[in-house]
Amino acid sequence: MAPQVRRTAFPKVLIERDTDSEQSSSDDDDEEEEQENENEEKTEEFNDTKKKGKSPITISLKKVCKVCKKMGHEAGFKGATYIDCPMKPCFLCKMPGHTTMTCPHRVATEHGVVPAPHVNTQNPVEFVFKRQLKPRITPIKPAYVIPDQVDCAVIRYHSRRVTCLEFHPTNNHILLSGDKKGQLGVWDFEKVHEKTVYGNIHSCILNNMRFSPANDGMIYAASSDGTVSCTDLETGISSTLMNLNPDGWQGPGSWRMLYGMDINLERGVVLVADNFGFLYLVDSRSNSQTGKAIMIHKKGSKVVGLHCNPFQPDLLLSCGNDHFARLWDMRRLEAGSVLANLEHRRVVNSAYFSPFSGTKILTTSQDNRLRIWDSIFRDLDSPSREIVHSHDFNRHLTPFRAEWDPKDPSESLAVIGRYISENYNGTALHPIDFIDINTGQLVAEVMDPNITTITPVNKLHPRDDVLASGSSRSLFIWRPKEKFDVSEQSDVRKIIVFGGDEKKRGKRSKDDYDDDSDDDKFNVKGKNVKVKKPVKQMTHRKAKR
DNA sequence: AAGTTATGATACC
DNA sequence: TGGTATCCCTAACT
Repeated sequence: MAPQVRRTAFPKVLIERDTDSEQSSSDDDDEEEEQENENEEKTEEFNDTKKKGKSPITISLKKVCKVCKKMGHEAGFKGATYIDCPMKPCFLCKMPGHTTMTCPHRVATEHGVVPAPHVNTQNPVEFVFKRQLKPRITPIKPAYVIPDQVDCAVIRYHSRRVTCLEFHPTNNHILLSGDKKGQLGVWDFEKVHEKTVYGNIHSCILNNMRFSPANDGMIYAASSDGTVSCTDLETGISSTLMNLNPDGWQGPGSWRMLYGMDINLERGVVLVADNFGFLYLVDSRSNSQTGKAIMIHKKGSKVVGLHCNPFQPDLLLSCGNDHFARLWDMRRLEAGSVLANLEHRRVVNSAYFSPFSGTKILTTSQDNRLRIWDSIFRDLDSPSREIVHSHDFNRHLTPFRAEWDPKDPSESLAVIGRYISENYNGTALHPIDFIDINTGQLVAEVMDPNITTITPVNKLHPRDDVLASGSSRSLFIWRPKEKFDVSEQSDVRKIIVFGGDEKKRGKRSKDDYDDDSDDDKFNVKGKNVKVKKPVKQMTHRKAKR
């Protein structure tokens, strides 16, 4: 009864299989799960190729891999399990020679850990900022706790996929959401039905939002329409701080889009960055640009993220499509004045300082790796660790971003959605992963049988045990069913993850998750959410027995 | 129930 | 360097 995994034939075998003679019987490499259900409903396509003398025109119904176009194997879903094309590099770690199924990172308990580099006292960051930041560092590492079960509320009011989320800084039950169309949603998830959608603030993708540190009723937003808006949440009245396309559409070469955004309260300035590599500073009082745009990333490349250090706002972190995250000193901000360049192998979707000390950096890159720099005062040439995790780029999905848990003083917990699916009890699901960034361990994975879409947008509540997620056009709020229960497991590392009740888990039927009694676009579920026990490895873990 | 579509990074010339 | 063909686990629609 426990979740069953249908491990179908291993790709390697399928290659050989050409003449239908022996079905994939010679399969042993399927570590564990010998329950090779042959009941694969393959409607065998036999090779009619050899019919009579007619030779040349072979409309063979043989298996052709849709990925590499070669014959003898097929990539794609077999039931709820995805079979990789064996001709391609691993979809998880990107290395050739194996597939996701046998990827070492799917099995290892720790992941591609790069040794922490030795301390380098030449680091300019240290020189400039250490004295200000050091007293903030917390040496204590309290346990964080993740509940066994969570309740999930669902709402769908966006007409395009969700792109960003933000919790209200003082009202614990308000979640803001932005979408690809530029709409801004305000959801009171306590009174689940209450929501407001502002549709006229932006005309295309809302890339980033940030509350005004000076006024928690005001929200700033940066959009691909090239404007920065400031909206009063009560009235919906919005003003435009800057518009980079005052003359409208003059072609793609000149249309400027705003991506990264953050606010420096001390300087009273809103920072935004565009798709051509430039950073702009906007005075939040006069609503006017101060100074000139500064090129902070490769010319012509998107700057998708900006983050001011939580304790030294003059320390700025940027990241973008030029495969770099970069550290800047705002007091000396000009092209070429960069403090450090953090190199990645692909586009960097996000880069964040750690929430408490501000001395760690966590980045998400499209090379399927999370990177952690343990201290900005160290040698920043290479990360302290790389964690292989599936969060690939897909043009139809909002880019994944690993987010710190803002409540974890040990600065070791991060949340990020997972791209590749896992076969959970017969359905392919894409969990939301909680990762210990010190060890690479997958601490928890949240999923719900009702949610079959990928969930790239996730944010943890700054004060409560609440996770907000955006998946396609839907929003989710996950909250503990009960206050956490530490009775059984006390190991700090072994956070009890969802579905702590192992026995019950397998027994749950569809009815346990009450049906989305649609009141049109909206539904609430007060139901259990599938959860997994603490696991050891990163990306995939087979559902147990 | 197959096919369509929106749409972004990248490899390659 | 720029233009373009290509592309592996999408999701919501017809």
